[in-house]
Amino acid sequence: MSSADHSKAARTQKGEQTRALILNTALELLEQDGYERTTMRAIAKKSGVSLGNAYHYFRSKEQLIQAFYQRTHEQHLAASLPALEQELHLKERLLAVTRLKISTLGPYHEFAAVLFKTAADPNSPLSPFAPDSHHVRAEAIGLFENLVAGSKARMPNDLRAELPYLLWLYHMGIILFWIHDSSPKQVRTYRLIEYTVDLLDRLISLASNPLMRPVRKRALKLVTELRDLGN
Amino acid sequence: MSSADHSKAARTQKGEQTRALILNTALELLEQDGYERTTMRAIAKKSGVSLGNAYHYFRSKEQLIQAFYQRTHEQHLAASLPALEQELHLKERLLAVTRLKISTLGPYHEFAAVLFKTAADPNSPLSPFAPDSHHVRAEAIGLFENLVAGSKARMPNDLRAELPYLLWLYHMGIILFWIHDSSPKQVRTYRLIEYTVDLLDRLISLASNPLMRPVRKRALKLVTELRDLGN
DNA sequence: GAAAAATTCTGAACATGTTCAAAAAAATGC
DNA sequence: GCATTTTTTTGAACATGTTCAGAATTTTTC
Repeated sequence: MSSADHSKAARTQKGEQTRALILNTALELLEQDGYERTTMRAIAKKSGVSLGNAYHYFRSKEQLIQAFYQRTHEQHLAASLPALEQELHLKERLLAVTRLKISTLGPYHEFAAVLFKTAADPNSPLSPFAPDSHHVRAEAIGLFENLVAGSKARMPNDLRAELPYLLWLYHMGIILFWIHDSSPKQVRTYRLIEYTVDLLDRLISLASNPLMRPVRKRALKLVTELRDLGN
Repeated sequence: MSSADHSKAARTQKGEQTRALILNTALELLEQDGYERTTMRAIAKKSGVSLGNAYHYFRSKEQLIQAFYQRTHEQHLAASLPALEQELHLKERLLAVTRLKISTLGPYHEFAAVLFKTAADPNSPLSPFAPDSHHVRAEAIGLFENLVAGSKARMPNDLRAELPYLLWLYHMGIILFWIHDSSPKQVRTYRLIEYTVDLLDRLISLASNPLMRPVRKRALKLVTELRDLGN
């Protein structure tokens, strides 16, 4: 569990109750009105607590965003499980999981931009490299570990070891695209997913070729460098 | 030139003067104190104008950031020219230009985070895909066109056409790494640059191989898709 | 060069994220 | 069961980004 309380925990039963109340109200308003138009005062008022009390449980407005992120992750995880138990081909597994990610985020298209905005800030606990968010991130990567492990794809061990992280990065890229995608129903994103999943599948085959070993080794070393940025 | 005034232009000579004064003061303070600690009131005060007047010339505090971005780009461009006239090998050219980008940004390490933060927001004119910033971006990509055109590297035409944009994307990635890099003097970033430039050079050779044509075509189509996101 | 129009400039006002000292309530120790 | 300590809760205060109505100034028009 470590420390890293992303928000001041409640130390009492009553406190826990209040905390949950504030969080739920916040997510509701956030979903309904978007980030900018949801004010801390409105959250407090609708929750029936004082402004200061909201700040007692959440260090800042951004904390609420992190809570949102966590929640959608859980939804995505739940939605992915069936597919991960059925599909066996890596390609199909990746296709399903990635699509599900986007459809899970679907209702929050406008609001998700803020999430990414804060994630790009190294000081934000939401940053993909921040130690603070290690827990959430590890969980997210775990999904892709599951995805890889349960497939019958054959590939060199070095690649297999890094693939989950790589796929997580890939899925972050897709989200980034999706945020900028203003096509109706975000069809472009779905097209992109089909396209890139296919490409990735080919690249994995290609990279598994013994002839590619040197390039692959180099590229993988790069990936580990990337992953260790937080230290 | 188009429209896209990133800030309300001055319509008078006096106005132009005031505008420049505010901008220079802002950049000075920004560089000295960072984004958060530089307040609009401080900028106005040090410029000797009223708060409202600052807002007459700059729609928001973020506009100042955009101005900063523009300025560092120009510095980087100037710093790159000598290298681009000397070096002939693509690899060396890329190495020089990328290193220079990081050293140009050097003094603003802390503050650059904000730049990236806003850039990740699709509504920000700083977004790599926003139509608003088309001008600045085109200019930045132009540098890489120059870089590719002046090299004696041989490669297929389809790749050559997209390479400048690809390299621009690459350099954005390096900046992102650099922002998160807290090693002393950002040595890790410089190490990464050496490493990735070498890797890129190999990849370009690899991708130029006729056998690679199908994968290359697929990958390049993806790149153009990416590039057209703003429409 | 005076009247009219446009621009520049000001300072007060507003909204909102955040902090803080202290009151109210709850938990703990004895 | 009272005293003490801890936690929760409050509301006022603060800082800062932003807006706006109007005053001061400059430019344009004739």
